[in-house]
Amino acid sequence: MSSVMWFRRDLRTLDHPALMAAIADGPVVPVFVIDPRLWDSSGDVRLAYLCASLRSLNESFGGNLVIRRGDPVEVIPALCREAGATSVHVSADFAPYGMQRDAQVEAALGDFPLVRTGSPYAVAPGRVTKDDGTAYRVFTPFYRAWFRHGWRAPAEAPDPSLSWIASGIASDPLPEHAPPAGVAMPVAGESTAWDRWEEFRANALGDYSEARNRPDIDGTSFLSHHLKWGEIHPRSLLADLGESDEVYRKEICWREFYADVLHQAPSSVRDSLDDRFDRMKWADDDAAYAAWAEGRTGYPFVDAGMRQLRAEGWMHNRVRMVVASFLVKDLHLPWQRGAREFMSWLHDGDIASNTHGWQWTAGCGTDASPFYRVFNPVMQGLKFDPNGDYVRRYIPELAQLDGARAHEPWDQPDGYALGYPERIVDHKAEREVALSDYSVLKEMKDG
DNA sequence: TTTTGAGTTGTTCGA
DNA sequence: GTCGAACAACTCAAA
Repeated sequence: MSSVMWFRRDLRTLDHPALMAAIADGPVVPVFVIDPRLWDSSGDVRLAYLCASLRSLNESFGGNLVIRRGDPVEVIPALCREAGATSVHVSADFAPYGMQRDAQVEAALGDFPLVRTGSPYAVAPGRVTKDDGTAYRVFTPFYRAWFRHGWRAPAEAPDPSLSWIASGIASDPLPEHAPPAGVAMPVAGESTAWDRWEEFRANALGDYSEARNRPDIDGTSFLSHHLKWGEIHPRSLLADLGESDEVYRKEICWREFYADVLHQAPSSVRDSLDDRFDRMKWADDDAAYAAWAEGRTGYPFVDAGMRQLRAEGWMHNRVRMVVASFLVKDLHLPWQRGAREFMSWLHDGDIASNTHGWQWTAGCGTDASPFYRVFNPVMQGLKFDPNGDYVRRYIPELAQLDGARAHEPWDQPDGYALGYPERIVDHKAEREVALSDYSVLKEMKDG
């Protein structure tokens, strides 16, 4: 008798309730399924990271991680029969595709149970509701209710001996996927995640509330990719936080809030929560889009962000908001195009956080920002990158502009000496256009 | 049911 | 340069 532990977004061994449940069912066959429907639509950066994480997980299992390529609906039942397993264990998936896939696999398994234990969240989506049972749409009350609800203590660690791992099950080779040329990838894996967390707690957590907004310094936790792939669980982080770490706890809660929002409105992965936005007339300018995506809008803070995305597969959160605002409110392109661009480049690309981060910026999501809140890309740069270090790090054409001068090349006599592009739009004018576009929304009825 | 207070992340303008 | 008000009205949550 043995059990199958099907890993998806939980590539770790510690604080893993589903793994503990699998171990309780007998020798564990750890498996990762390369599902072409997810795999073939993921960006190269995310796949490269995933492959590295799988290598790390395989080492944790003494080389016994089983890899299978194919539709999980066929692969998982077949593996059960082959290994003589009596149950399949997973961490519950609450994203639209994952829920549908799991329901189909469950049906295909017939009498073998698909056991869901835990999830990628401290509080599973759907568990925090208002008194009338409906879902929250505003963050702050969600946060209060989420905190009141609380979460379990971290799960105990499995016995360090490897005797609970089934071996000798045939496996496809570990997948390999090279990142795009020149992309600097972070080191994947569970132990790296814990090292990073300890370093952040020791050195940066105390300054987090201020430093997190500064892309020119390392003020964030850099845990997003580890959380995305479940190399560390948010519950593990929460257990280490104290009273004074409210701001960081709220950031963890934002991730849970957006998972909850997507869970209760799966179509919002595509459609604006406020559907008036999808009935608005949006621009369709491929040249402007390309300039944005390739980091040559002529606005240094925006371009630095987009170039960081392509250089590192990651972008600082403050800058994500600024480039998103620029796409939607200065270029008048629909948020869905930007969300897709992000997902194709981010190594931490998470469908819920990405989708609803974009919807928030566009003003069509939860907690919609007032329509008149339009980020000024120059002012944001001056405020959060006061010495220009961030923009110069990613834009060599601005190397000759010292200090904050790098944010306003148009005001410098030598601003374009190294070939930096001129601004493709006038922010002040486009802001007015956005405000006028948005005022049209008021005339539209919900539908 | 009605009422009341509040809502991540901003910018501009005029004093 | 700094500061407060204005920028719309609406929806949400809870009393």
